[in-house]
Amino acid sequence: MVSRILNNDPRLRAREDTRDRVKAVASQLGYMPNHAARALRLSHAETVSLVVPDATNPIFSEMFRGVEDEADIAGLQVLLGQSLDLRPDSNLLRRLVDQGRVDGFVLQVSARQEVHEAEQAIADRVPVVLIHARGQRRGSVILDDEGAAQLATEHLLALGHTDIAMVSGPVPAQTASRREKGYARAMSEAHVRRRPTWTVKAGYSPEAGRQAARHLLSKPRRPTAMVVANINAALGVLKGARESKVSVPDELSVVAIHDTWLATTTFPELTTVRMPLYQMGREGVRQLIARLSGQRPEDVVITDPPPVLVERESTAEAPRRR
Amino acid sequence: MVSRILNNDPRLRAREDTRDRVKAVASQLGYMPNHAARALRLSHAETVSLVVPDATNPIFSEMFRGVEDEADIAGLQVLLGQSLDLRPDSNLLRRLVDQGRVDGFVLQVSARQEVHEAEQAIADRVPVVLIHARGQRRGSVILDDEGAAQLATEHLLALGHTDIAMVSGPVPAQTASRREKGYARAMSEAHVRRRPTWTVKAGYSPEAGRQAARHLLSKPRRPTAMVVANINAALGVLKGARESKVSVPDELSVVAIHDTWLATTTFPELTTVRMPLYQMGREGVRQLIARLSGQRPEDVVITDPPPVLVERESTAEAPRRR
DNA sequence: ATGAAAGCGCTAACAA
DNA sequence: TTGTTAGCGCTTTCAT
Repeated sequence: MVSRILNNDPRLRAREDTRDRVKAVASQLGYMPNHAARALRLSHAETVSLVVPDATNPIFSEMFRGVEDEADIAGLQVLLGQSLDLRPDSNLLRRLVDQGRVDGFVLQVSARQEVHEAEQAIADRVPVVLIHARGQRRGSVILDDEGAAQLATEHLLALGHTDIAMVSGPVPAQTASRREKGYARAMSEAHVRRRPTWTVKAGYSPEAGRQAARHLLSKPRRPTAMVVANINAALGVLKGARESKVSVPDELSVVAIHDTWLATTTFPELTTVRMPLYQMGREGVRQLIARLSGQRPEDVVITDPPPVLVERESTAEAPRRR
Repeated sequence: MVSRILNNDPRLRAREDTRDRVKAVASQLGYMPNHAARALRLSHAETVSLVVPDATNPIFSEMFRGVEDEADIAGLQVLLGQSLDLRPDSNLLRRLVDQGRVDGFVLQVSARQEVHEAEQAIADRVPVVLIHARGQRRGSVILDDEGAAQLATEHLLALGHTDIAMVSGPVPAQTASRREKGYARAMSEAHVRRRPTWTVKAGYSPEAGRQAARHLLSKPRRPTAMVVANINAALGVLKGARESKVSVPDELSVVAIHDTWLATTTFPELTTVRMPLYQMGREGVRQLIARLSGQRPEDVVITDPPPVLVERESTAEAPRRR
């Protein structure tokens, strides 16, 4: 009775003054429902888990906030897990489910395979919403990676560049192939020839970016611009360029996808494409909640707001042809 | 009975074969105790909360791992909170306590004041262990900041520098004053005169570091080396130096405290002092658990392992006197 | 329209 | 040494 009033049960018929009286007393007593008792009675944990490869990657910052905000609205707790910490043998995720500690997952798989196994193990027990990747027959939310890469490439094209390389992600990453597609699209729409050897599968780490840059800059014919699929890799590209004695942006323009605080710490500051990571986090939880109440999995693409170019110092007009 | 066997209650006398039988059946059934029921019965959440100013600061990475590892051993869940997200009016922390969702906090206060209020509100309801700062009459764990700064300074001294500046932290940060002390100690032990204007209170952000560097490098008499109290600020110092057309390490050596993956992404790579952040995280939880079982607050300094100098490319021998 | 009571899964106290 | 049971605080069904 009291419980239903406090939880604003719409199906309950109660006199207005009773409602008020109950609520008044409750707030006077500073009443707060005990979480464990609720969880036990309702047999759900009111907790969701966000699992990302590395929680301290600034790219996750915004997404994490989105997840937290949306969860907070629904009165859900969020447990942060790092998938890189998951040993193949440690079925941490499974244990969480078995103990009834979490109701579902928002999961970003890393390039490593192990997580997929963990995912398998939990997927038929509780709902899982995939982030940054489509799965088979489960919910997912991804960004407009293709549009972002296209935007980045068009920016370089507009500056007069035609010798544009792409430093892409690792092979298993779906984001990588979508971003490659956006790059390719922009190039062909501008009728600019694309050299196959100028698209290099690197990785999303500074070291991978550095090696890719050095590789591309060691060729007899150098690109004058690079679209880098990930800002952390771009940090490495900047470094590789410097080591190759190539000046950014005078001799080489660099645009990266994702905009974090690191973009303004470099010299020159990085031109980037900002992605709606916050919204992705919110949508992930929203969808998980929907699944929890019985709805079917959806695959959504966040298009609002769209990717936006943040012009800084690492891009400039194409150098004159020698 | 069964419960006590599974929880390995040492005070229980039971026949060996009964124990085995119970355990065998339990594992065969894949039995896992329900978390909510335990929490309700035991009236504690088996959850601790780690609150840091900004969870995506790489400096917290290791500490977070330490917290997770120690919590995992004790079967505790960890809830990550960001104190920067805490609006003064939002008593999120308080709500967590009122709902019985967390048993205690490992709390790193930011320079901002608000958190202290939040802290006040929760401190007499559940135990709080402070990180990076001493509090009055509550547990705390800090690092050997003085030793770290001294080590950094001695490294510069050993390279022949005498014109050494200190880019310190914001005034309210206890870490800042401890690090200043270490710098001062190294200087006076080496009988090197310390200019008061060369110790500048900046902040732990790249922008603060950049401004401090530009300020110091705009003086008629420039330092040839800087001890930077925080690696993120050091990112800005590197940038400020470049903007001031001062070459690192040829004209200016830079050492920073804390060693994160960012240290190798810069050009030149940063020489740093690595701090035992992982151990600090573990100790924080260990102490919180002790408090939960009734022990009194302690103030501990992590000295094992000690701070260690990681020499990279941003420090070099002092330039010859003009 | 409101009050009473059962029961979620566990642990600890008590009986046998 | 082992089995039985009350009760943690909540929600929800069933009486009133």
